[in-house]
Amino acid sequence: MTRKARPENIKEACIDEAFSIIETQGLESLSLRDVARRLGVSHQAPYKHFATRDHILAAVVARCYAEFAHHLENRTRHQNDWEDLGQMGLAYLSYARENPLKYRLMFNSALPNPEDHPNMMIKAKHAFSILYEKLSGMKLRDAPVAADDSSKHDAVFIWSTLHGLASLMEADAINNLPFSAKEKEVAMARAMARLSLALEPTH
Amino acid sequence: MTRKARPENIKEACIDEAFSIIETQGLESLSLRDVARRLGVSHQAPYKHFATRDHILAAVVARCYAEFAHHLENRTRHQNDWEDLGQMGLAYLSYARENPLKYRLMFNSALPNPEDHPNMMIKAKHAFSILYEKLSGMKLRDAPVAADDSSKHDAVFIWSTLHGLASLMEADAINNLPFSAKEKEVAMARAMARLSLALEPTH
DNA sequence: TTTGATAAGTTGACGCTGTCAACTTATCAG
DNA sequence: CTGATAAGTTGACAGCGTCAACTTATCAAA
Repeated sequence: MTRKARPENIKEACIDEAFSIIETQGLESLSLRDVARRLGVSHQAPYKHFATRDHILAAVVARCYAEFAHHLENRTRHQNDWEDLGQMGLAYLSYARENPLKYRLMFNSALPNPEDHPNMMIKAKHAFSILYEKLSGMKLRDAPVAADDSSKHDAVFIWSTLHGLASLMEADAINNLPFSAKEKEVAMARAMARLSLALEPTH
Repeated sequence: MTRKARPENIKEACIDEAFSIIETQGLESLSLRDVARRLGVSHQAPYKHFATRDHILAAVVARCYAEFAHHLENRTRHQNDWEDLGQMGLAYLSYARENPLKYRLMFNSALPNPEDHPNMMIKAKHAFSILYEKLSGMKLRDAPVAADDSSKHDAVFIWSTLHGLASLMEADAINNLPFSAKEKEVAMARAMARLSLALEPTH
């Protein structure tokens, strides 16, 4: 029993505790009653600060997005745009690898209805904008399908590929295909190389 | 109350019913007691055929993989390998679009431990092998990172990108970014075009 | 034909969950 | 001093997965 002294700010403490449960045990193991128990308060105390379970969840997800965005922005910076973009890709993948449960929470879970949780949505938009901003200053290889704001659309492509890679590598699916850890590494590196082929202009 | 006449084969009927609940309402709404209720049997009857909730789930997931594989194999066939591969990509995306909840179940859920459910795993492998087999008969553009069995690794790249696209398009995340339905279509087409750029040899 | 094991289905209970309702207590503006 | 409001409490409810104990049907061996 890790029952601590009752915290002064229960609202923040709830988010902290829920965050840490999800981080270590995953979304499935999160219950509000457990959160309350760990804080040493009654099972209804959290409900004075959050209307429903989803509202705590939304707060946790928002924090994850913020942490994720921060991780992207803390990448090793490079002068060369292409190298910098590559670093961003690696930062994306390393976040997913190091925080599989939180990554899964953000991108592979049935989230609470975003319309009801605008703050969560704002944080999500911010994370996406990091990629978008980077891209809008760069000249990519022409793509057959034209688009007015091509950066926005190319951001979707990059995001897709990274998200696909990241979640495939953590998914139960691939862990049961005959891929060794070593092969997974090679597959990732090769996929990143192909991603470059799709993006960098041929000179 | 859609209480039907009590079925002769309760085991199959359970899978049917669970499948249809997931298909229409999603994994979150699935409960074994509800399944039993719909079949008009006691809440414990299903447990005579499935040790635990996860065992029913595994059976449903296995069926999804089979259905998904069937969908891929029923694509419009082309003589030209590249067109055929493209059709396979489109088939992948259309399955995800038309069956968002089942797609999510297969690829974006915390599945029951695959080691305990070998049949589910076999069906998953089969779906992957369709892409792999197709690819192993083709000569792709060289990629900087070498691999002994390049088809296997390139299959991962393609699968990643498709999976990323498919799940991003259904994800709450993107639906709250400023993308109209039209723009999502363009983004998908453009992503598929870039995918080709990454794969087809330059001649 | 009778017996008896085994499978299939039933009821009832347990502790867990999220949530509603009613009650108490602390805070602080008028 | 008063009274509204916020924060925290206890108690209840139904739904869930699952365990245990009981009944009933099936069918091979004696």
